[in-house]
Amino acid sequence: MKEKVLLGMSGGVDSSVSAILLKEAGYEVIGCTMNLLEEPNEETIQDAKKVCEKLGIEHHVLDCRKQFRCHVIDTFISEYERARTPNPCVECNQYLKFGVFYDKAKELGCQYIATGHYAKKEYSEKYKQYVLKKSNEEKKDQTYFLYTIPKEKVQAILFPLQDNVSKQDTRRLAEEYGLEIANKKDSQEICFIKDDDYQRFLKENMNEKPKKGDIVLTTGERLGTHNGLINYTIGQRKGLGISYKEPLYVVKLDMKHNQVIVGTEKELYSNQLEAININWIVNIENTLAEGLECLAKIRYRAKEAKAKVTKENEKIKVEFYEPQRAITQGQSVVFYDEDGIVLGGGKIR
RNA sequence: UGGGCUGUAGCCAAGCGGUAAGGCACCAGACUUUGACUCUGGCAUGCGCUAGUUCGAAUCUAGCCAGCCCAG
Repeated sequence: MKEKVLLGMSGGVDSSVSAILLKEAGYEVIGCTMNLLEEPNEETIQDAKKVCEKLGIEHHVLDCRKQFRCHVIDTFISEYERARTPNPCVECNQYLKFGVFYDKAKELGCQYIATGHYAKKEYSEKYKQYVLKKSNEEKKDQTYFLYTIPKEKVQAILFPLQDNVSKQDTRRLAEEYGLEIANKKDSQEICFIKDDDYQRFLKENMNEKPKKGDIVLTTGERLGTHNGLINYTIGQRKGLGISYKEPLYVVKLDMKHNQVIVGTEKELYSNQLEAININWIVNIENTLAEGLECLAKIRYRAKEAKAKVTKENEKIKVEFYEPQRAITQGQSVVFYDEDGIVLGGGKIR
């Protein structure tokens, strides 16, 4: 009896090649495309369907619009309303891909779910459990978005691309199999904002209209006017419309005074942060009392840095050995060990 | 009204007789499953205006205009 896998298929190269690899590995593969948007993207569904036909596997469409709206889009908006900078992909993985989708797999009697993420799942002798680990393809590694996966689900996840060397190899494989989507562009930007203009999206969907306010230097000097705090994030340089003898970056968003505080690059650095909504994938919570030494990553595509993590009630405190640039509320901090195993992570406050 | 100082791109600013540095902002592209950062490229036929000296002026001279400061 073949083992059954439910594979999330976006119609892109990565998930399509994943289907091939799973099938070759001897699994019974069921392709499933999640319909997340109110105005469904027919093209992605059709692309996925075509790939499945070609490979002779079943294909389902799973309607997730409601859950996506409530867990991803609404959260995205409300976080911005609180002057934080959310990362919708983190929520989407937590609630949709490893929530709704996982449940669907169980319902269909699948032992595994699979996605086209660049990440590894393996059994760790060190921790005596299944763990998530950084992809060999460091530049494409997506574990930063995956730290919210509940530890008991890790065992049931397959990342078919995990032994592939590179994105290039993935594309080459797609070509070898004659998949039309072999050269489809990588997805990027926020999937539910079709014109990529998140500021417009927020203006149209927020309860309150963004209010103009002052752009103020850390010294107190007023430099200009901003168009509403939602348009800014910590570390931002472009689009401030203010001139100064050196580059200025957003250092702080002050909701109370409705001010954007700007400062020089030096002022962006800080060596500690607090995080909430923690998820530990590896059982190391007992070591937190005396402080956990690990590597912490404060944003996607930032390099991880040595840090010490301690627990304070429901929060955790992270102290870095080297100051980090532009630590931003709403983004995630993800912890790794020296082997690239994901220990856990949380939301920066 | 006298005296002094200053006027170079949207902003800051170098240059001080040899044919307009640089930074900020802005624009375009690259990178990117978030927002950012970063990188690459673009951006003054002209230096407050007008005359003059000179082979040659943003640079020297004169007048004018504007702004700032000090005195009344």
